[in-house]
Amino acid sequence: MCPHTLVRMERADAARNRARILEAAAALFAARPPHEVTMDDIAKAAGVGRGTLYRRYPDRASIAVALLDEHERELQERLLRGDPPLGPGAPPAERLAAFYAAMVRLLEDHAHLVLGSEVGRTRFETGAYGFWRAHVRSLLVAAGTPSPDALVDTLLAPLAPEVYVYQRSDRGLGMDEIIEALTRLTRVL
Amino acid sequence: MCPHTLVRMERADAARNRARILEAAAALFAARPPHEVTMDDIAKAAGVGRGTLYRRYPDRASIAVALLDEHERELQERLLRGDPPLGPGAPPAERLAAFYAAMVRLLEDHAHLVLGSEVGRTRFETGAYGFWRAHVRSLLVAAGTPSPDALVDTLLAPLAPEVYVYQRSDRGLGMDEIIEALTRLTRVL
DNA sequence: GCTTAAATGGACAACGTGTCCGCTTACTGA
DNA sequence: TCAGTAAGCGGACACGTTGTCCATTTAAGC
Repeated sequence: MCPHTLVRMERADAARNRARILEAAAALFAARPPHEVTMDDIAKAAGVGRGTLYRRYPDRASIAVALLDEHERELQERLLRGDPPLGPGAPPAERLAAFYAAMVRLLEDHAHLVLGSEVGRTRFETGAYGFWRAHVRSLLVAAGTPSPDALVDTLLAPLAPEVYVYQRSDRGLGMDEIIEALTRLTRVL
Repeated sequence: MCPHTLVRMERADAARNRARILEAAAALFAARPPHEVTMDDIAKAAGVGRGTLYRRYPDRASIAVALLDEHERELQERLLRGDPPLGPGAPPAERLAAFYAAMVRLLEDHAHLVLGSEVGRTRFETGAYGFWRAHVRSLLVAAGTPSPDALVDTLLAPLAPEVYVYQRSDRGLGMDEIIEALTRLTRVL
């Protein structure tokens, strides 16, 4: 682009390789559990060397985060500026229910990504978690719920990918049943 | 014990080594994050060989589970036969609140164990999770809550060790605040 | 005591990780 | 158009962990 940009531009080959890595990783993660995919597998599939891979992504988790990023951004945008009940305008309880439903749809498509990639507490360190947290917290405050700080994480906990996958696969529950149960949680407001 | 027991008794040295392993593992897990403790560390600290360790415990997770087992059993006993509101007799909502409070106390002491030991979905495969699930489900049924199957896991999700540690450490919340937030969840019944 | 089968423990091979450094390639300014 | 330069590349390497295997030891039964 503009050669006079103050921030040094990313070199063309670097950009190409990043795209290749992300594409290859997405294919591999879709095919088998992320923790069974080695960094070497990804490098091989992307047609880049080991060092190139490590330069950008120090571990599997950071690759998974990068893959999730775009999908999460879209939902974040709708929460901020979309139509009610997801966006501003509807009563807090309805917005929370809409948020739950939207998150379930996100999980249905991408839970396998974040799952197993050395999750654990990693999930909370994602920028995305902070966003969901701030959003739900603002709904709690708007609803006048007392001491929202502890309740936020409590309400966000059922959206953990492990929980969702357990409900779907091991328990054989459908998306609708899960959404219904989550919607019931909005009574705490 | 009785030499005529049909089920072959565990040999004396085997029992001694199991005790050693559990004791050593508890000390190591208390000192640093479980995922930084190698199987070799445990074997060394317990004064047994690598093979001996693997014979009984195929991985770190199974050791952590064994360590948790006794503490969980005690709570399970109190849920089944203890005094109200934890045990039978009190209304479902109060029993659920009491269960939450008891679990928080358990987490406060032992969350570090299950945390990081290759958790993820492992948690659900524990026999203990099945027990908590059955207990809460029975409370939901007793309260006449419709379609309890999806709601159970939703209500159990905030008790995930990762969530608790995040609230305590990263968010700086106290046990009381967390218990209060969980108690609020009993409104969904 | 003697037999037998379980239990032990360390050596071993295979694997994944992360780093390092010589080589290559894309930008830049003349 | 063409060097000069710095960023980017990639494979070889060393390290640490894992899980298995089997010769040896040791407890229990007769």
